[in-house]
Amino acid sequence: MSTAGTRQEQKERTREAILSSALTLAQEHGFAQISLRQVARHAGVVPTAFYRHFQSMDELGLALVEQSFDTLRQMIRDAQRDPDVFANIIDAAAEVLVDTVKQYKAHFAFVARERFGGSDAVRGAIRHELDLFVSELAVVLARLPNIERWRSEDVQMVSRLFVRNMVYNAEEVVEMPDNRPDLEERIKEGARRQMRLIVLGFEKWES
Amino acid sequence: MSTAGTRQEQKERTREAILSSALTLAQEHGFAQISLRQVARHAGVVPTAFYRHFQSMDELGLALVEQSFDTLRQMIRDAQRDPDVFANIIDAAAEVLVDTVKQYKAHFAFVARERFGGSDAVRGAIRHELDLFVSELAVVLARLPNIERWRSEDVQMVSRLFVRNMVYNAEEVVEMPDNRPDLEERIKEGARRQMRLIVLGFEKWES
DNA sequence: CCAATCAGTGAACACCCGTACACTGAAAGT
DNA sequence: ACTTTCAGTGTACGGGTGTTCACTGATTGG
Repeated sequence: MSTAGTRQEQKERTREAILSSALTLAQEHGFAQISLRQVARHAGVVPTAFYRHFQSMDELGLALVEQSFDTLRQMIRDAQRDPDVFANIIDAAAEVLVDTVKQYKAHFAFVARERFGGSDAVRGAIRHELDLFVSELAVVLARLPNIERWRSEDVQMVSRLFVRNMVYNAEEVVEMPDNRPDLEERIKEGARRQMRLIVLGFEKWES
Repeated sequence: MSTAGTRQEQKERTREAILSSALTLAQEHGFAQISLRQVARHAGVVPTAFYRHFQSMDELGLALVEQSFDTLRQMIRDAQRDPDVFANIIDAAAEVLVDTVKQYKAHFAFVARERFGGSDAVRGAIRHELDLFVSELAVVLARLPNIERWRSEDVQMVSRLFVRNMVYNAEEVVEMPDNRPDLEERIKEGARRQMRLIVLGFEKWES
């Protein structure tokens, strides 16, 4: 039997060193351009030890996709608990988005970059997770006043529109230099205005 | 003196072989992952000959950015000449977008990928060109009925919203498998609906 | 016709890559 | 106490990389 043997603990620690090393290095030049040896070196481990944890860089990439979308889902869960969200969905959403992306920059940068630049496997996984996310958001949107009676395809469409803009805004935050609260506020303000414009269209939408 | 000496002609032909080889190879795995030697090999030229045309892969990348945005600008110019555009801006825009992207897939794929995945130089160049493009579109939008009186920041904001969606729709066309007119129609329909929703918001927009 | 130019050649270099293999030594199981 | 397990080691390999250098030979211009 085993409770928390030092054995597995150490292995887990190394695994996480590899994951976070990969994430750090990927921030500089993109995950697709970093090598197994670079990751191992940064994690303080010999290249061959890498294989005790991942069969290939692709497998590492998939693990990072999973990790990244976990923080994305956490963001949504937190946002829904926030009482401000009911008072003013748009302002709260802009706030939460910018703050969370700033906090977990590496994860969002990873998704933004590898969404198009990564290997087939990584790209496919990200695409799939984003599609899931669109559907989840559609469920939330379907409960909003003006949208209740829409055809489900239209709800999906508007959900895609929101997710696209979320992705795009996240990209801007990721590219933003540190310590520039003015830029941060501009991005928030832009996000708010875009969402407001889209919501204005809701009332008059038909077919 | 020289008019069109066979000398320069041949050089130009090689240069274009290198450019188109790079574009072709980049479509498979992304420009950032292909090597100078691969490009030279595909162009039927020895690696060292590459340097007669470009100082580095980065310089090649910048040339491809230029080439790609030339076709993008051509798309806009053609669209403005099309009489249908005045009859129904939205349907025409969706049509032109999907058709042009399909025709120049390699260029749009290049921009979509390297917009985030490329080297600093390439990424910066694409970002700059896209910003220019947003401003150009804003000038066109500012002449539309409901928008005439808007503050210029709001016009820019809505222009960004359109360009973002254009980029995102282009990405979908690029990822679309060939010979799937059903998918193509779905993307067009989605683009039309999103644009219509946004335009609906125009009338009620204030501040 | 002859000298200069210069796009493209081919060999050589030092380097980094992924992976195979036999290994070590401490923790885990009995 | 002993054996087994297995995370991490160290060496070695074949192969792809960017860049250097001296070169060749057809086109060019006088």
